[in-house]
Amino acid sequence: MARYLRPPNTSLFIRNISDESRPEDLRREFGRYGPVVDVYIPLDFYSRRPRGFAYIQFEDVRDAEDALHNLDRKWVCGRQIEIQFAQGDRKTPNQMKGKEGGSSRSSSRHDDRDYDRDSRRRHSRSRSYQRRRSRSPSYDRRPRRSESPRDSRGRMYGGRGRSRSPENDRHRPHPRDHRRPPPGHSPHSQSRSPSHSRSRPRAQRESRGKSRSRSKSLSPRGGDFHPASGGYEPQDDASSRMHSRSHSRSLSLSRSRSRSWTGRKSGGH
DNA sequence: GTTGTAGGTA
Repeated sequence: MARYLRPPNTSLFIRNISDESRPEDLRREFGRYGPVVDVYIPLDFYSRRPRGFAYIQFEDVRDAEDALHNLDRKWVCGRQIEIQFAQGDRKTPNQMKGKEGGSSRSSSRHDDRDYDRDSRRRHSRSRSYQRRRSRSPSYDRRPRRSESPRDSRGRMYGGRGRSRSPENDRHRPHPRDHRRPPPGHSPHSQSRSPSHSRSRPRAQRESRGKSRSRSKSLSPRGGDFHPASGGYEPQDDASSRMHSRSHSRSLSLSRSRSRSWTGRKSGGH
């Protein structure tokens, strides 16, 4: 087949590069092992931010090999880079356009190439960056039951790794056993944890100063009316009422903001 | 939009 005619892969795939890394930096580093044809650091198409990896194409595959063996796991720009041989060809714009359908990161990329799945699956999340930090001894006492393997649902790269059939969907946990209500379940999407929202008269009072400040900030007209200005102290009842109003206003404002979210960086120029 | 990634929207 024509496979033999295909030149060896002279491109290296470098990942975990620092955001500060610039193509010239990489070129300087990798160029020591041979002439570098091209250095490319993919950016997020929307945010234009570096995605943390780069491609470096050498003129000679031997140089690429040399660079790989010499620079792999080396610290560049404060990050330990990992180098692999690039697989496949660079993505064509045609394929890139397909990403418009989804978010920049959540977009699923289904490549027809086998290497994609295979290779990436191998890497998986085996990385031990999930170091267990003692957050609380109490948590450690949780009853450990046999972990079901399927419970460890790993988010696929494409974001859609779950191909569960409707039957499986019916096999949901007992509805009455809603031990953990999902966030946002409550119509009032309060960002504060509910436990703290519990009546805390003391803290509430103390935080009144802050609350006032916030209320002032949230006040649409910006009028600063001091409740204690006229020697009129809000009683618990009034405080509660005010709090309620504030809460309501906060919600309203929140919604308003949500709606009128600019969402655009509005380039300064 | 603040994550850790297989690519330039020729």
